[in-house]
Amino acid sequence: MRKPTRRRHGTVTIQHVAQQAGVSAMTVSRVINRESNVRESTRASVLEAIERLNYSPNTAARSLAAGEALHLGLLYANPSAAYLSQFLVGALEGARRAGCHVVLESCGSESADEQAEATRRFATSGVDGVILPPPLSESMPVHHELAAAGMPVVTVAMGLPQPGALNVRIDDRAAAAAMTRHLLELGHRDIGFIVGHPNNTASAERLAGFRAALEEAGLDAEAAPTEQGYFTYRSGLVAAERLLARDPRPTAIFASNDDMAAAAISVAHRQGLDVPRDVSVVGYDDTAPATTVWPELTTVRQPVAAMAEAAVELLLTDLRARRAETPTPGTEIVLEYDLVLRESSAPPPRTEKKKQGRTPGGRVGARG
Amino acid sequence: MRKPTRRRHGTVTIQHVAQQAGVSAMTVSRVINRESNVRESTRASVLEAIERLNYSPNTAARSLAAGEALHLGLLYANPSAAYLSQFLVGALEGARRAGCHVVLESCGSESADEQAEATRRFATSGVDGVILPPPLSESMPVHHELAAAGMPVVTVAMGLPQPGALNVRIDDRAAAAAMTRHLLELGHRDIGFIVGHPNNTASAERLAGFRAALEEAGLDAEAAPTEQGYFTYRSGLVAAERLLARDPRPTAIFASNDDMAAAAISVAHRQGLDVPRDVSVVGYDDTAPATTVWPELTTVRQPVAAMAEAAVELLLTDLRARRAETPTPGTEIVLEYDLVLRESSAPPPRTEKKKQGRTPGGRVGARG
DNA sequence: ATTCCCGTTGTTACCGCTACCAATGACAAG
DNA sequence: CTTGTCATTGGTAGCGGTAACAACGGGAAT
Repeated sequence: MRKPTRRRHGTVTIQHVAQQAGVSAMTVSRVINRESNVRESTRASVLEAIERLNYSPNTAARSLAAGEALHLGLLYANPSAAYLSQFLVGALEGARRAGCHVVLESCGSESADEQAEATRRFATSGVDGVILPPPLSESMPVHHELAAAGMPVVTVAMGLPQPGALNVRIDDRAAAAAMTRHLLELGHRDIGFIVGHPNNTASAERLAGFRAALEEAGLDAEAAPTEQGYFTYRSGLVAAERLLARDPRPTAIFASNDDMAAAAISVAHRQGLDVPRDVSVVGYDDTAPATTVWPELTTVRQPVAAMAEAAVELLLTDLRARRAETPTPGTEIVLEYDLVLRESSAPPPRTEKKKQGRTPGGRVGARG
Repeated sequence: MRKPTRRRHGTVTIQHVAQQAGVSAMTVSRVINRESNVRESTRASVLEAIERLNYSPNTAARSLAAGEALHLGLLYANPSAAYLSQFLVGALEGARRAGCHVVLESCGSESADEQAEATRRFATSGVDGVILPPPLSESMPVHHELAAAGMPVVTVAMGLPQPGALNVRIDDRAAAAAMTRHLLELGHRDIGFIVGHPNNTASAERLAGFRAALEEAGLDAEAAPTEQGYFTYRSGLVAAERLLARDPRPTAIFASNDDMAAAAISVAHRQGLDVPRDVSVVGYDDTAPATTVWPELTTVRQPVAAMAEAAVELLLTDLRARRAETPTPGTEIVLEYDLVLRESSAPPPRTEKKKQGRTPGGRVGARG
């Protein structure tokens, strides 16, 4: 007579895999966790058994047995809900795959004290590591507080990460340069630039990419009209008004994010200018505003969800390495970006310069 | 010599609580899970021990032992990122507390076939129940598909849920009526209304509340100017243009969500009208657009995060009841709303009617 | 040949909690 | 007094993994 068991039928366990592969459960566990001391032939047969049985480990059992990291903190203070929700989609997918939990904490204000306070509260709430999306990735109070708590951290979208840190980003400089080249190819020679928040190193990278592309084309990058923005819609209004009041008026505006680009379109419309006939406007990020405004924005697509997923994996790898006391050096992951060509960019109004054909819309791959 | 143990120091387990309370671990487990067959005095002493030791159950162990539901599906097709991210914040918090996972799936298009396809894919991906935020809560293809798969479902923000279903909502009719009363108290008598998406039962509820408040004030609700909208910014532009072209021009516009209200403000500005001096504009939801536009919107705040959290709890309760074969009747949770008075509403421009003072900004509690 | 070492694999004992069933005692019915 | 029922409580055996250590076999060193 068989012993009674509570095992739910239909679930494949590590035991089944072990039997199928003709090894012990322990060996299967080693393969799953990518431990090095497994013979290559053994690993192969285990992987084949896993494949054949369509096995996936039970995350509850795994974390119970290993006493593993379960809670990843996500500290956010992002004014852009569109960015946050995309980010969450990726973070959740990564967490689900790894069988861990995401804990959200809002770090509302911009005041250093409140940021430190929120961070401390977070650090003591039992999370095992923290992911910092922009703009908090650049906040010194937050970093200090987390460092004091000895908390592992992964930053996302930091323009110039310090060496030895964990960071996920795209090549902002190259992306901004590529977008600038797009405008140059359309025939624009007088391009206004709205800079992002000055605390943000990615802002500087984007500006640098913009200038590099201008110089590459033989233009005077220093003379190009630039206005300071702060990534908000409101700041974009002010900056765009200043740019469009210049004489000569720029024929294109490159805003450092979509919110400010949307604001620039609004200002242009208010001044009776048609976009893109009279002035082209391009953005950065490819978040919701890019497609809710009219005309839809030509913009740089950041793979936000993929970046969040990569951040989760990176953090888990680091946590595992720490637990095994195998400290790894800082790692940086650089993902690829896309140039998304939509309706808001076109050749400049006809001047003495030669006219160029309109680039058709669509997505164009680019190196990242 | 003590047996070796892998127990991590510092963690309080159910054993400690049992010892502290002078009962067995099993009894503690019963108390935690709110089982009925525990003597009141025993329950009290266990609760006290839990309190004293600051015990919280290990979710991994719990779900491993119970073979419990682990993955809650969240199927979304929400055009508003602001709504989605708020919703996710609440859903995650609820899931974290319960020790389960949230799996996201986007149901991109509006085509019935694609919705059915996405739902089927979702239903077979191993989730144990599904949460449907608007607008999918009203999608018949999605409901059919989930019902066919025998999948437990909780809908959120359905205006008129069918009896026997699980639903979380606010009282849309009462909220819309309260907002309308606010405008009436400011002195408005000619209020234009932008209706939400016609597929959405909450839209009808809001319109009904609007009309009820008008009649309550002795006005002709049928004669009030209304325009159809679809919850999108674009549709708000069209509807607001029509409303503001009427003669006489309404002195206030009540849009069924914030996006359309923001569009109404934009249209007013383009026509040289000041908001709120020349025309008041109020919205619904209190999502991001409400505070990014200028002037900031007077609006109805839905407790989106709390609703998501409630949905998670409701779904888990239902799953537990199903597993125990104690089917519960459908439950509906109705949460409270707030009226948020900001800058976009003021008394109408002076007419033959008596002038009224400006209501100060701030949040005003309201019954839900 | 013996010893030692090391890479690879298996065995055992748990992780913290709950399903299942047995045990206990109180009380009503026979 | 015995028996049955019910409410309450405890003991045991897992859930599906992994840490720790033991076992094994083969080559290098002695």
